[in-house]
Amino acid sequence: MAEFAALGRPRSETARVAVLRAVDDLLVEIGYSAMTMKGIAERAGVGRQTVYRWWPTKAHILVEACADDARGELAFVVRDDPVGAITDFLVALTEFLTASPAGAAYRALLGEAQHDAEVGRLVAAADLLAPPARAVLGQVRGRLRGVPADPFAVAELCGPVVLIVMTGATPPSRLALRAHARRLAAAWS
Amino acid sequence: MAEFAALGRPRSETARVAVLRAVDDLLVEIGYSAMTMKGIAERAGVGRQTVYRWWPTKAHILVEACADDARGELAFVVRDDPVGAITDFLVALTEFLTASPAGAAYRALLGEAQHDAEVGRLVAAADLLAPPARAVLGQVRGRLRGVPADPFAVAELCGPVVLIVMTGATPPSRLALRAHARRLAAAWS
Amino acid sequence: MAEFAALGRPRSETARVAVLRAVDDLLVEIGYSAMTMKGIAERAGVGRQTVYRWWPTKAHILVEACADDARGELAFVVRDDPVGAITDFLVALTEFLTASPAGAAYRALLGEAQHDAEVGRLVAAADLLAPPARAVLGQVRGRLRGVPADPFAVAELCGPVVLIVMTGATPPSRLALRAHARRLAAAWS
Amino acid sequence: MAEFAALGRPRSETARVAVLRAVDDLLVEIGYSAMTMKGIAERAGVGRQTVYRWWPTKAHILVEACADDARGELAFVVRDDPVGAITDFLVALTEFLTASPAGAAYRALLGEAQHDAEVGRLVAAADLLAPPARAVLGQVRGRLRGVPADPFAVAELCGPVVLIVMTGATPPSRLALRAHARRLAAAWS
DNA sequence: GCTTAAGCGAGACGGTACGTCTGGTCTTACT
DNA sequence: AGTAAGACCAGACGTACCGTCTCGCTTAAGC
Repeated sequence: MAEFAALGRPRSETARVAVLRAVDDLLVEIGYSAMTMKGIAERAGVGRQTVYRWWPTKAHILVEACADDARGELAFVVRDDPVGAITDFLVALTEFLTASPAGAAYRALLGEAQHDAEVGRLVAAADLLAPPARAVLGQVRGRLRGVPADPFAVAELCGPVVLIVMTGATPPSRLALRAHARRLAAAWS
Repeated sequence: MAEFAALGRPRSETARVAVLRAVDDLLVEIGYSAMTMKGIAERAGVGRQTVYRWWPTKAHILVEACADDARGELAFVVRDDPVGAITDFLVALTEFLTASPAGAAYRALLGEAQHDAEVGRLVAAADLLAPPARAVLGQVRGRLRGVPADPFAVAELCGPVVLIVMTGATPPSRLALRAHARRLAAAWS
Repeated sequence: MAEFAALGRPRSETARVAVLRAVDDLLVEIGYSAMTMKGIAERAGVGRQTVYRWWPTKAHILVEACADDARGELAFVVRDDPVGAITDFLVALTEFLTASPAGAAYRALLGEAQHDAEVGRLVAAADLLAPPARAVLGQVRGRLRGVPADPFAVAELCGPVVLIVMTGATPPSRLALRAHARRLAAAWS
Repeated sequence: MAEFAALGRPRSETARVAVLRAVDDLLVEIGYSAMTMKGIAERAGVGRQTVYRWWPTKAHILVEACADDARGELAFVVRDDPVGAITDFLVALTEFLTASPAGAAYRALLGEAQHDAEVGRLVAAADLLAPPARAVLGQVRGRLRGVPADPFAVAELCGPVVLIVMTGATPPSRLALRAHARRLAAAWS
């Protein structure tokens, strides 16, 4: 089966990786709003046009840069105890949002989504939070019969922690998260 | 009782109101990120320096412009039934976040807070969500003995709705919110 | 015999002197173009409006500030020898233009006159160079019968030195000026 | 023979010419002091940065814009008669300073040089007046043995006319200039 | 081995917002 | 009515980034 002929010089993998790497670094070093397309290109040692050719905005680069990391960091381990499983996930989520570069990227993107509907769609499509959350919910659903249907299931699980982190409060301790997990289990039993 | 002598020309109330009004309008018309200090000044018919004299960033103006509105729109009516009270609040919150100009401002500010720590502090200080939420929680606490302490009480109440709205999902119906309220009541009983 | 009654508060001599003084200082310290009405007012410890009330531009202040000084520094001593008299005047003129604050003011004003016709008229009206020059020419006219009529007399006397100084060449020595004076005397004999 | 590789997009000749042209026009239309870098860029249909990239101040643009014109307008024709040659040059100089756009530029630059030493050096380096003057002096030196050495030769030739023009007096007639030329010839014979 | 075609780094282009500065004007209370 | 203070509207300053463009060069595939 014939592929489309690849005319001209093929895309440089070196450049692609350098840009993603530069975005990761810059996000940590100077923050989302101080990050510019110009700065990214320079940091990556790449022409400006090369960045614009493959990504229309810094949000798009950021999504590509952090999607894999995000999913990895929220992966969960099987746990027999529902409250324990929920607690583990919430701790991982808190850690992710407050301490991980990928989490910082996610917060920045969710923030930008409030300013720019296009970024909103992008973040919604990337769907970084829901899959890991649904994995936990699926595991728990055997023991807890009242787990709600999808929009609310994920929201009830993640929403409180996300709100706490985004409003800048001190991140909750494992103890507090365990108590929260117990209340969720009660609500869903 | 002696007042401090007012040296020089006093601040123009006209200019102050014109700027707040312009920010309100522009947020609705062109959105947060397209809004510029230059544009605000021009729309308000005010010198650029006058804007900078009183507010360092557009986020500061927005906080001043929407704080009062926000509090008003989330004010709640006393309700005997806990689930009903929670439902009413959640409906008002959803309405606020998705349909009101002040809510749009709040979302923009919460978004900007993820990019700029200074704005984060500002939004935290303005504390727009917590007081109305605490009012509901206070009323409900008589019937429900398990309402948690403060960081989580507000977060469990508002977090799921805020997350749903911020991720761009279709806003929940009153029915879905009532079911969510019932689960909250169960968790807190 | 009755004067017109001076209604209201009389003009503050303190303020007037402070402004003139400030202009003198600032010209030396930061130069003409860096000098602003705002800066003058602040340096003089005077309200901005007070400056604008009495002088429309910094050029007007400068003329008032340096006119007396200028005339003083170019005053000449009677001298029997025509070449000596001319030489003395040219040395004084060179000194004035290159080393004196009043001379710096004169150069700045003559410069500004090339940009702004209103300042041109002002400088022409102040007529700082011509009277001292005419004094020398008057004294010399007894011995030299060919001294030309007015526009050219002053111009031939002062023009070469002024041009040399304004084009930034190294100021001429007394010897060179004496030779120049001898040529002038030859031309006018 | 290898040239240096031209990295990046080459400078736009169109933009360069448009700016020089805009400066020429604006000087005539609104004068030196009303001319702004912003206005020049807009008039030239050029980005502001493009102007700043190649010229630090409007004085630098003006020098580049008028240097060639200036030299052309002061070019002289060979003349056997020394007084006639000097007269011709003085008439051309007067014409240049009072009626030509390039002359207006020269006056503005000489004026600005009194405010800003950097512009002073620039104007001195451009050296617009001296070469044509020296051409005349060279021609005349055969007949007149007393023509002085360089700083004064040019100054005695041009200074009186320049001073008359810069102080805003009515420009001298050809008759007056011829008389002045005769006195110069006498001084230098 | 030559042609064709697209990607590459570099950097200038026309725009425009930034935050600061000054220009002039005005509005206070005080003298 | 003049004064110092200082806010007002207006707009230029020089810088930074936007997204586009034009260079010469590189790197492939197809002839």
